Amino acid sequence: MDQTAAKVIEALGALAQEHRLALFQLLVEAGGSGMAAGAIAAALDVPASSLSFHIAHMERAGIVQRLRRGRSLIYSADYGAMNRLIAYLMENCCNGDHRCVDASTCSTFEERQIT
Amino acid sequence: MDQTAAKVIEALGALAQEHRLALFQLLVEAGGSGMAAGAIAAALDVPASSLSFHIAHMERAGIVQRLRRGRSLIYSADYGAMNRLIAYLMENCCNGDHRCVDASTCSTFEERQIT
DNA sequence: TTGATATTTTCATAACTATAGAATCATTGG
DNA sequence: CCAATGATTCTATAGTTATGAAAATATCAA
Repeated sequence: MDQTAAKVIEALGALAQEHRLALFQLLVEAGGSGMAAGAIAAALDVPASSLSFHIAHMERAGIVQRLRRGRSLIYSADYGAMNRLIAYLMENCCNGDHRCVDASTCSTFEERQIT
Repeated sequence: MDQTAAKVIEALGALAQEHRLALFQLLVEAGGSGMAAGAIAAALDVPASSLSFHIAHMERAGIVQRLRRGRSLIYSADYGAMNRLIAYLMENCCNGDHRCVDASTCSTFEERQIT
């Protein structure tokens, strides 16, 4: 297995869990300013130690970033990592075949970007 | 958790493993005619029972399909499932933010489709 | 039918992942 | 310095996933 595939597997695994997928979505909504660990735990209704376990998993996989502000650790989504993950899936798991990702998926998305 | 998220988690989990990611890529390369279980096991150098375990996982997740031809079971990639997975990631994990999936990811892909 | 072939299912085991309370560490305000 | 706050790490336990040999199932050809 090449190293790129290994990273992709880590990222997929990091998203393939109920709390972690919800957490990533939450961070995307929160945007660039991110969210403190405690606020995340409250929003997801998960004990602090469990949240810490899951978010460490995601950090290892490189899909979230953290920085400290005072006593709080602020987490935010790593958009670049998600970009690379989606690009990989498109190129390696779809083979450029329109049956996989059809035009509407991309064009709808591009329209939304322009707007 | 809504039912869509549950399906997405299943699909992500089905791809988040060395043999299974390689297997999906193999099926995409193989195209619409698919591949027999034995040929897949040989290509991936995995014992038949292990292959069967992994591919059953993928079938449960709805990312591969199978049909019987004589003694062989022919598996093929479900492009629609991959399309829906990618669309979900774009919409729910990127929030239409260009920092996530930038134009080049989509436009490169669309050029390749037209070619 | 019988034997060969293709594949799955069963089984035991090892490895990994999730959960959450308790202990610990880091930072700040008084 | 000390207490309070925000968060992680430790620990134990339960649950899930991966592995591969052996047994069972399905199909075909002679």
